Amino acid sequence: MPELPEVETIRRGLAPLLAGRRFTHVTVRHRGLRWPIAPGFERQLEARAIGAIDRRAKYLLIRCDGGTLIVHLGMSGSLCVVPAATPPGKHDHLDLALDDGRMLRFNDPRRFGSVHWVEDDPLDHPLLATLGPEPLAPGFDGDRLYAETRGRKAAIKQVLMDGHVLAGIGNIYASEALYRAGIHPARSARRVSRARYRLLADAIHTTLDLALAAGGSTLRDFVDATGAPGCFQQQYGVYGKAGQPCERCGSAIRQLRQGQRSTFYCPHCQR
DNA sequence: AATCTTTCCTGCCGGC
DNA sequence: TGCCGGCAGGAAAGAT
Repeated sequence: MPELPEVETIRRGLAPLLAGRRFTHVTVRHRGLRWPIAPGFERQLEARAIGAIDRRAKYLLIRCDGGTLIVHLGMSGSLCVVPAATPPGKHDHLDLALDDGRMLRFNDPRRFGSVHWVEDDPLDHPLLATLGPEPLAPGFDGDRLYAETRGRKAAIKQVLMDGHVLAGIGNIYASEALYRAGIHPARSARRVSRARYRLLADAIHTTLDLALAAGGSTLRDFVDATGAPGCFQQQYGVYGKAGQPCERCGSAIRQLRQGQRSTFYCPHCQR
C-alpha cells in the first residue's frame, strides 16, 4: 500500500488528531511484526506527551517527550484514530490509547510493518541513518542523483527504488517517474546522462506532488487517517496498464519483471 | 496458483 | 590476501 505520498498523507492526517495528546495505555496483541515489538515497549510509551509528527522516507516519526515512536507500514499496514471502545479486528496488532477517549490503532495483515521506540535521535537509528536524500527536500536534484548513481550498473528502476540512493520511491512511483522522464526502466543507471537525470529529478518531483495533491493512491483499500481514500491511481500513466495505449503516443504499454517486481513502461516514449 | 504495495539479509562476485 | 561495494535472489505472511 504505502509509498512516500501515502505515508505523507497519513502523517498530515494524523498530526492534528495527535497534537497536544498523551498516550495513556498501550495494548499489544501481536508482537511478531517485521521486527518483534521489544519487551517493555508498552511501559515505555505510557504517559508520554506527543509532539511533532515527522516523516523520513516511509517511516513515520511520532515524537514524544523523551523519545520517538518510529512506525513503518510495510506492505499492508495502516494507522487510524478511533474511539477507545472500538472492538479489535483481526489484524489490529497495537492500540495506543490517548487521553481524549480515542486511540491510535495499528493494523497490518501481512506484518511487514514495524514499530520501534527510541530515546536517541531517531535519524541515528540503524534503519534510518543510511537512507538517501528526501526527494521533496531542498538539496535533491538531478546532479545529486547523477552523483549517487556513478558506478551503478543495475537498471535505473532498481537503483531508483534503492532507499540508500533516494528515499521513499517504491515500485509504483518508480515506474511513473521514469515514464514521465522518458527513460527506459531497464537502462543501466550509469548510462543515463546528467541532463536526463535532471529531467528525472523533475519528473520525480512532479509525480510525487501530483500524488500528494490527490491524497495518495488507493491500492487495495488504502485510506488516510480519517478514512478517506486517495485517488491518485486514477492518474497513473503506466502502472497496471499493460496493453492499454500510452496517452502520449498510443503505443501499447508493456510490462516486465525486474527483481521479482512488475515494471510498466511505454516502449516508444521511454529509451 | 500467482500476484501484490516493502526492504533487510545472504551469498556471490569483481575491483582495489 | 583482505576488504568493501554492488547485485540478484530469498525471506517475512495474508488477501485476492
